Amino acid sequence: MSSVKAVAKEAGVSTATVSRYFNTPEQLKENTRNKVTLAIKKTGYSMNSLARNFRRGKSNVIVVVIPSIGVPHFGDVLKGIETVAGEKGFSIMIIDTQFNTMPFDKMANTFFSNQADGIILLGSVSPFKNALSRSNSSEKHPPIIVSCENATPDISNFPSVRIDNKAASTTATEHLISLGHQEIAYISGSLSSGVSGEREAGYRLAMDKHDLETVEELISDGNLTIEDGRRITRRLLNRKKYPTAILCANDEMALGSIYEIKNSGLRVPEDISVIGFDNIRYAEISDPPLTTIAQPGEEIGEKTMYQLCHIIEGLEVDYSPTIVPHQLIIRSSTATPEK
Amino acid sequence: MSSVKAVAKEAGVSTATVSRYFNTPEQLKENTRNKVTLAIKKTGYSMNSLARNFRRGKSNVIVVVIPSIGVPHFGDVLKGIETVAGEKGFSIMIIDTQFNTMPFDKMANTFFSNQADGIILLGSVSPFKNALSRSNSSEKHPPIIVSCENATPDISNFPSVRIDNKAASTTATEHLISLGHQEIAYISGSLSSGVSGEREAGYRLAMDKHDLETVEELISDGNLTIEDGRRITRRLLNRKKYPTAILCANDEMALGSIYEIKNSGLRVPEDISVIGFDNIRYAEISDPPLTTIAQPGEEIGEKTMYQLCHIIEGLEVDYSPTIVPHQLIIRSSTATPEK
DNA sequence: TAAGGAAATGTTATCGATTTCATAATTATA
DNA sequence: TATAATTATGAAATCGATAACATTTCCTTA
Repeated sequence: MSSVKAVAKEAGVSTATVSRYFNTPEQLKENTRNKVTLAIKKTGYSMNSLARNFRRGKSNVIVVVIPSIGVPHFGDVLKGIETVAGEKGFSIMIIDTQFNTMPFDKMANTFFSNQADGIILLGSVSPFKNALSRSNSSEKHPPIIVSCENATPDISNFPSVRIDNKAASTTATEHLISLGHQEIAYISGSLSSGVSGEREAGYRLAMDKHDLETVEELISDGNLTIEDGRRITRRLLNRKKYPTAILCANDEMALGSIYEIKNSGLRVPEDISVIGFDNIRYAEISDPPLTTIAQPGEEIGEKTMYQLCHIIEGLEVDYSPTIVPHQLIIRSSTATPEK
Repeated sequence: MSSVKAVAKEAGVSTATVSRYFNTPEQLKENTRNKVTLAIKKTGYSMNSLARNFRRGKSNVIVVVIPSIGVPHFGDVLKGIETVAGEKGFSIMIIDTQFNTMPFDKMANTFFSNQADGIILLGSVSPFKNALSRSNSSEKHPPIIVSCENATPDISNFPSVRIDNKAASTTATEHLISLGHQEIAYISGSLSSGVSGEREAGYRLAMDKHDLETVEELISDGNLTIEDGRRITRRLLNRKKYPTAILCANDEMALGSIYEIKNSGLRVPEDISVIGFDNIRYAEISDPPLTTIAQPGEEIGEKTMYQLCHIIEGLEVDYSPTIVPHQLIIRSSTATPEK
């Protein structure tokens, strides 16, 4: 309730002085500072940040758009973002698109109304394409950075932090090939179009490179959930001849896959090898422990946020994507197939 | 850049009319509405919500304080909160205390500066006790609601939504007892003091009720992570006589526990039964599938948000805790111990 | 069709902190 | 000590949308 005005009156100074007390205390005489301190205590003043933000034209809020908070990998990235945001004095506002089922206009509004000083897009960018198409007129949106997602033509002008998805997928596939697998299925994550495309390309590249036939029926579109990993795996197992290895676009689908394989009486990895993506914390303790491609989630989050801060501060920025290293983690869900 | 003023000028109306266009369009004549629509398009206007929020004295933001976004159960609750928040036009700002390692004053600031129209506290309340102690003076904070946490004396004046943790824990323990277990270990989640205490009480109650001795060394403090479940389980297995069942305060610790038990050459459930809490989505596909107490996470989130909205709207509210039903889900990680 | 009432629109003060510009107080310099 | 150069403080404008209040326009009905 009490405002700078009340404090100023109580302290016998002007509102400008009270404002300086908070923003540039060093330019106040000690005596004045003390008076204000006392008045603040007396009046029980606490700043109205709505007013401050309005006047300053800055919200100190970073909006993070995420397909689902539930996905562990995004949780890691978020943690990295939060760490840096905290350092820099930003708060994080999360928009969970629930795998892109959220109405676009709601989101669009967030972009164009000064609500955020910056926007981080994780995973899928498709929601953005729509939202940003509004920006034809002179509407301005805050700086945007896209992470965990490969650039598509529409968004290639945003900076981005990610692994080399194509190379990572090739690595994973070649790991399987080197073990002797020839029929390798791929379950994609259709949501993140860019990533999914790259990973599929990496898979195909590896197959081609080793003169293996790519069977189109072995390539399926998943939605990154355990449930979908299970569903698609059941379908794969129903084929007269099932693949000897399954490459999944993320660990959750891989875990679902393993469950169904074991459930059908087959063994992992003896009958079918499974490999995932992300190295979530459940991968290590799964049975068998899951071979996967690790992404440095927290590092991605930190780098993303640092870069965004750079842009916000108006500093020179490199718009070419920042590629962080991935790593193949070999555990026990992959092996040479038993004939 | 362009403001209502610019739009008003372009449309040949007053700023008040432009404001009405957005807030009570039905009271404008169609003709006027059209003029404004056109002017908005022409000027590329988009509303400055910082100004609107300031003027209205409302931020339309709900702050959710959460021990860690990574915990799946909280993810479920969050989803419920988001659903309702979306309906009601609120945005969600998340403060991840990283298991209460976040500095208090930073948080406190959020509470007293009009940044949030309401606050939801999930799990541990300890951060709040400190933050709110500042409220001695006339500082006002927005409505607060506490969920997934049992009331402790300090916060008993906040409404809350949760399961009956004590009863749930008793149910879980009695399930084990009914299977013939006598040496039952309990791994608590010390973070959420209230919950943890209640669950421990429920465990002790069941033991007492069935004339079983409660061995203090079988009760340990965990921190709700997989890692801690593993660490404590390894310790339990090193005893000359290990327990035949382990009750964990959440599923993640339970999954870690199962991993270590199998890793040590023992079998689940033949040698040791394991039971968790929360029914996270990994519980169903674990090997063996995890017996657990299910909490209706999304429902908790929804009810929490609805109640908070009630309070914000100034409606009459029942301050006694809202108890939602829990459910024992029996899978295959529990069985009669083999002698 | 004039009067009364409702509906539509305009004028202007306002929210609270910051900031510019002006002025007073202090210190340094000659 | 007078004057210039700093430094500290105050007065008042400002950010952009909203809301209270005033006024005008449009209907309705006697």
